Order: sequence, then structure tokens, then C-alpha cells
Amino acid sequence: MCEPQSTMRSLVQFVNNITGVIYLHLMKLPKIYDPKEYEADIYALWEKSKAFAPSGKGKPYSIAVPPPNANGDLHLGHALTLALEDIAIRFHRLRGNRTLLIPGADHAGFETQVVYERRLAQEGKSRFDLTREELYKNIWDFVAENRDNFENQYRRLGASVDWEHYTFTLDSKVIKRAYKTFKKMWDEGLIYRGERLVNFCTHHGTAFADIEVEYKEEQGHLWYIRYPLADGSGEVVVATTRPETMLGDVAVAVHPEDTRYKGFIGKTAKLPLTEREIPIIADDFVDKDFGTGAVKITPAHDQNDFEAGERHDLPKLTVISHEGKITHDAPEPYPGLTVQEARKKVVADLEEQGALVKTENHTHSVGHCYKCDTIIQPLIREQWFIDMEPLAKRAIDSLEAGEIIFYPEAKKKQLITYLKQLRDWNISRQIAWGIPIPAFQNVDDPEDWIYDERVTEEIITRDDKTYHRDPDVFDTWFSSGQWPFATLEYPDDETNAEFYPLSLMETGFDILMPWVSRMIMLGLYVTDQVPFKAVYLHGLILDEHGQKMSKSKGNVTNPLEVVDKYGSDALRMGIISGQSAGNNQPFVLGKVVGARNFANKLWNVSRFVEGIVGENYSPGDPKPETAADHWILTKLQHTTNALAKELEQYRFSEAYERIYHFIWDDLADWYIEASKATPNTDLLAYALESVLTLAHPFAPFVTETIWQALGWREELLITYHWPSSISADKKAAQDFEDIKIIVTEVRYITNVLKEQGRTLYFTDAPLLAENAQLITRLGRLRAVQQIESGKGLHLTQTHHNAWLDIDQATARNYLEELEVKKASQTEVIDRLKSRLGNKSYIDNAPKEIVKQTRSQLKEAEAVLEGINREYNRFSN
RNA sequence: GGGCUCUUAGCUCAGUUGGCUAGAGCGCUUCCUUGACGUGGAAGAGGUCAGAGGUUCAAGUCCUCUAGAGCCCACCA
Repeated sequence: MCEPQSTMRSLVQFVNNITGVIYLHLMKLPKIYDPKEYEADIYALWEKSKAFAPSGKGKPYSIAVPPPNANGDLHLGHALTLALEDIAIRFHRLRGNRTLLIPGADHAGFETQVVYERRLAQEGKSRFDLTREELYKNIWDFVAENRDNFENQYRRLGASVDWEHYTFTLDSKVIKRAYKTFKKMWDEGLIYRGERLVNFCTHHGTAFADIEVEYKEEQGHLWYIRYPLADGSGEVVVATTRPETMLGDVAVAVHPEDTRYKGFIGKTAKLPLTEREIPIIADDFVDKDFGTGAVKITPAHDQNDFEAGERHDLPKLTVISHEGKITHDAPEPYPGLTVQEARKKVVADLEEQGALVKTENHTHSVGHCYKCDTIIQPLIREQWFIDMEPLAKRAIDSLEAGEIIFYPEAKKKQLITYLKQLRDWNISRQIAWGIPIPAFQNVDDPEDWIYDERVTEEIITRDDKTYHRDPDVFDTWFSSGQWPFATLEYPDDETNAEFYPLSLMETGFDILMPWVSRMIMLGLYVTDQVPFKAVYLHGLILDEHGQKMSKSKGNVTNPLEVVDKYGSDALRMGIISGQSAGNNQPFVLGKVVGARNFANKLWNVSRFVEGIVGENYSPGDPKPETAADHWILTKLQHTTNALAKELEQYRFSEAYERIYHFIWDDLADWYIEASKATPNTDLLAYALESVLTLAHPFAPFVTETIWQALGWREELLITYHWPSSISADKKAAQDFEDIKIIVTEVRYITNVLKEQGRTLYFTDAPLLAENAQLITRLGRLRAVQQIESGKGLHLTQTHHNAWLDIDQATARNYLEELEVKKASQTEVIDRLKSRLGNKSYIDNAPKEIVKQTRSQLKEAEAVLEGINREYNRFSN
């Protein structure tokens, strides 16, 4: 056995001398493939050879990797994304496409700032101890610490990304792109600054987009509160889940057709706990059947109420601050209390005053911050909004016109449904870690906002007026939503135009709404084209028992640990096997183990072939001679075509299974076994090169390692070409199928009767005569011989007259088997007969199908005849 | 309230436009150290495709309903 150390050295030497000599041979390597020995060197070899850069004259094929958070470690979801994308890229590269896989990393504004704040907290500091500039710089350094780590993780996963195109979402090209788009929207009136209700996290001190709020069903209460009419003529009872907001009430609304309240409309109610009087208005948004049919209106703290307030021109009285405390606009003694405290006190005070009618249990859904779980407060705040209607409409039209293919298709419908009810997008965030919004406000005229890119300055002057920079940054999705073209610097620069639109966008379905939808809208808006031709959405990766992976459950699998233990190829194949678009999938280690074994199988197939062709082999002209040769070529051709078709349609799992079974079942178990009888050197080599190529997208490391160790060609496998076919004789290939049937039956019989090592006799069968040696070997027989006549146990699955030299007494034990076979065969025949006896089947089914049924019947009858003949021989 | 998905062998899952005598991996049973591989080889067992209707010559595949599991969206005071 070869020393691992020297193996390693050889490959390193190879890396350093790409056009040089091969220093190692497979047969001198260990019997077991050890990925750790080769993976890093192989990746380095690819990088050094610039194999990832687009090359050739084929059609462009491009993918941009969804940028993972720059400060985090890759998880299994990333491993899946990279696996699927890299398979698609490597496949197209081998097919001669100009391929480009763009790597990147996301600054993940809010996410990253939260992580950094946690670190600050450990040092006993808070972000408010730092200026925005300091905070930005510190986080920049913090993220930079992890950058190498992160890039190396891509390498370990074997992603053939073009590092020349590496993009960070805070790179100047991305910022420039974001500004340009913002400016275009600004000029076209799509950007507006509005005092709107925003989803505000009082803990993190920033607003969120609607899509970022996490709603949860919660057990709460419904409080019924009595508001007496100002004229003393009665009272109106309102129901609310948030009694503290009554401090900010500016009206009570009832449904205009609600007979109970007909006389109330236009009157005034006294607001308990305050000195204020508020009008009773009519609005048909009120649900007559909910609560009392009368609803308190708090425009500053409720979306519905805000809209009602706009309709009725009501004031917006803010009683909850950005810190989540009651403001001084509320009467004493409430200011300064937290929302929770105020709720308690308000309820207690109302009860004391006799204004509380009753309290009911009530389940409703409450918005939470997805990071810290704080209840989101709807608060009024001036923010930048994008008018989404024209963008959404364009996207809907494009989707309905089928300009993007979705895998799975159902997700498209979901996306259209989402786009149809989309509201304006709040793109301002009150954090430091992000792209500053290039807008400045006139210090003397708050209404005067200008667009200006001098964001490094806090104060600027223009036209003798002084402007102050908006301290906010863009929502991360605003810039990452432009990823497909920002990474390519398209359309500003035509250099990479050929790669746009991208061929594929592969990502998790959980970001269909926040990310994919925005890429489509912004892509159409900026480039006038869809940003990608296809979307493939994978589901969540769950643990082995179908549970969501989470740190708190302790069931998280680290992909790099799996790579360490089983190899990068094994992780890749294990994670895509049995995977289908749009469905969640458990991570099953068994599949990784199976894939590891497959890599090892490939390794040993190669060792065998090298042993046959010898160490200094160079590929010759493969010519099929035996039936097995013709058969494997036919199979290879079929596999090659089918695999290409499946990969073109992104049927990854099926494609993997196909190459797996071709290599394992057809090549290793049949062809190589047959080769041991009559080896065809050049054809074995050709078959090996072909399967290494076909398997390369799925198992890049082991295939390239073998390729390099074989050293038959100067090219790298990664940039080699997809196999072209060699013509084979169909009749000869069919002969091998017949041999397989004979061998399989021989094995079955000898297994059942425990009679290995018998002789197979036959009369007048050239196929058996010509392949006697092969059948002897494969069937584990003593011999295959032609004679005039004789006694024994006859084969029933072939039309050749052949029998095993098994004595009558032993052979009788096989009767039972024959009976079972007879019964099942009869069943098959009955089914086929009744189908063919059905007139409407003959009339309606396609001719080919009917023809197929006829030949199936004919075959089945022949087999049954054989079984019957043999059965009768024994029962007589 | 609206929309979507899933239910196929003991386990985890595949199954393009309906043509199947329903597949894979793992697990299970029996046998085999044949000079590529025991991370191997050979032969097996195991499912009325959740249930009920319907369309069709033909349904795991299309339609309707029922039951169970799950996801997404929404202005549920």
C-alpha cells in the first residue's frame, strides 16, 4: 500500500506542474478512496488552471449564487444550493457552454448588525455608544475577519465559482447600482417619503418591511370599554385587544348600515381617562359582527385605523414612542410607562371608573421581530417608500406570459397571488450597517428633499442651501434584489451582457417572496428583461426525523463535518439524492454513506481498468467486438442522452440515480465482470473516461482525482467534453441481454438449490456456444457444453434449449418455484389478453402501445410454455 | 379569510406531458474471501400508491369530496 504522504506530495507536484508528468498510479493507491488526501489539491489545480472562468464558444450559461451572510458559516441549505448549482454549471461546462457561476456574500444589514451588537453586549457596550461611522467601520472589520473562512467553505464544497466575479453586497458596483436604481425611481416619481405606519421593533430601534414581520397566534383578551356620549344621551361600547392604545383614540367608528348605531353617527363620545371628546364616525370597513360593532380609532398605532383616519381626515395622535413607552401626548399618569405596564394600568383604571364592561379571552395573531421576538409596534414614522404597483404589475404580466420557468410550477401561482396584494415597500432602515440612502433634507425646509450621492458627508450645500443627510440605510433586499445584474455590472457595462439574464436562480423557497419577487420586479424595471430564465426552489433541510434544524434543539448538522468524514462528493450526492423541487427534505446520513460508497466504487472500477490497460496507456480507438462491448456502448449512449435531458430539465435526483446505476449495475456488475473473460482494452478505457465525465458534475473531486492519476490526457476533466457516442450493433447488444437472462436464471436456480458449480448443457445454440466461457464465469458454473441430448433442470426464461446437470431428486425441490412462477406468469398473460380483447383499447390506444402489448403477450406466452414444459416433465 | 403542498415498501424518499407486471437507498433474509472494491459480490422477501367517488380503452399520475400532516399570505379591532 502506498504511503498517503507521498500521494499527497505527488498531487501537489502535479498542481505545480500542470503540463507535466503524472507521478502516481491508481493501482499503487489504497483500495479505499480517501477524499481528504486529494480534495484540496484538486480544487487548487482547478483554480490554478483557471478552469472556472467562462471559456469556449458555446452558448452562455450563468448562475449567481444567492449570497450567504458574509459573517456566518455555511449550513446545509447552502451546501444544497451550491451542489445543485455546481452540478448544473459543471454539466453545461462539459457540454461546451460558456459557463459562469458567480460567488458572493451578503452584508445582511440587520442580521449582521444584530450579531455584532451581541458581541458589543458581551463587552458591556451598546451600539448607541458609537457613532454611525464607528459602528459601520467596526462591523466591516468584524465581517472581514470571517471572510477567508467563508471563501474556503465554498472551496471545500467544490463549487466551481469564478472568483474573478466575486461580489460583496457592499462593493462599490453594488452601491452604484442601488443608487442608480433609486435615482431612476426618484426621477420617475416612484419614490416617496411618507409619514406612514411602519413595523417598528422597539428593541432594535428599526423599522421592517411587511414581509419581515413574523406573526404568531397568541392567547390574548378582548376588553369591552364603555365610552359615554358627550351629550349624556347614552354610551357606546368598543372592543379592543390593545386597551392602552385608547389613549391615542381620535374617533369611534361604526358601520353606516348598523341599525344599532344609526343615531350615534355625528355625535361625540367622552374618552375615559382623558379630557378629550372624540367623534363617532361611519365607515364600512367596520365588521358589524365583531365585538360590539363599534371600533375605537387609533390612527397612530393601527394599520386599519390609519387608513380610516386618512379617509376621515382625523389627527394622528402618537402615544407610544420608538422606545416602546407611553409618550407625553398621553395624559398623566401614563407617560413613561411601557406598553405592558400601561395596559395593566389602563385596564385597572377603567375598571375602577366602571368603564370596563367585560373581558373575554381572544386568540389573535401578533407581529413579532423575527430576531428578538419583541412585539412589533405599528408606529408613525417618516420613511422612504417605493410605489410598488407599477413594478408588481409588470412582474405579474411577465410571469403570466411564462417568461420564467418555475420548478416547481406551483410556486409561480403563489408568487402572482402575493404580487397582486403587494403594498408599498418601506426601504429605510434605522441601522448603520448598510448602504446609506442618498437623500438629504433642507435644514430650513423639511419638505425639501434632494437626491445626492455625497453620503460620506453629513451636511452638504447645494444652491446656497444647507442639507442634512438622511441617517437611514437601505433595506438589504433593495440592493440584493438587484443581484442578478449588479454582479454583472449590467446594463451599465456591456462586458458581461452575454450572461444576462441568468440561466437559473436556485434558492430556498422561504425567500420566494422577499427576494425572488424583488429580483423579478427590479430586474424588469432596470433591465427591461426578466433577471433569470428559470427559478428552482428547494425546500428546507430538516433533520433525520423531519424536525426543523435549530441550535436550541441541538440537531444541526454542519456540512463541513460531513465533508471531513465522508468527502465533499459524498455530501453533494447524498444531499441531492431523493431531493425534489419545492419539498422539504430530511438530511439522511445514510444517503451520504451510500454516496461515499459510490465514490469508492468509481475509484475501484478505475483501479481495475488501469490494471487491465497498464500504467503507460494512452487512449486508442475503441472498437466493439463482443456482445458485451456492443451492449455497454448501447447502454452508455442511452445513459448519456437521458442524463443530459434530465439535467437540462433540472431533474437532479433522477439524473444522479441514473449515473449511479449505470456505473454500478451495468458497468461494474456486468460489463467489467464480462471483461474478465474477454477484455477489450480500448473499450474499457473509453467506457471509463465516459463515465468519469458523466459522473463529474455529481462527484467532481473523485472523478478529477482519478482522471489526473490515470494521466491519459493533458486536459483537465472539468473542462473536458461530454462524451460523443460510438455506434454499436443492436443485435449484438440484444445477444448480451439474452446472456444476462440465462446467467440470471442459472444463478437463481443454483442459489435456491444450493448447487453452484454445475454444468450447463445445451443443444444447437450458437449464442451459448460462442459465449460459453463468459456464461461459465458469470454463472459460476463448471462449464457450458453442447451435447446431443441429456437430462437435468431446464431453463425456462430463455428460448434456448439448455439445462443444468442437476439430478432429478434435487431438481424436484425446484417444483415449488416453478409453480409460483407459473401462477404469476399466468396472471400476467390473463391481464395482457383481456387488454387486447378489449375493442376500445385496440381502437383508442396509440398503435405503438398496442404493438408493445402484443409483443409482451408473445414473450410471456413463450416463457409460460417453457415453465409448463419443465413442470410437466417433473410431475409425470 | 385567501392561496399552496404533502400522504407511495420497516425507515427516508423518487416517480416529465396518464400506458407499470409501481422504483431507489438504507434496513431485513440466505449464500459467497472469484486476483477493482466486504465502503464488496450473488439471490430474495416486502406496497390493494391515505380513503371514497368520477373522467378514460387505460389513473400513483387528471377532476371532486373526505381524513390527516405542514407551509405561505392577509388591514382577525
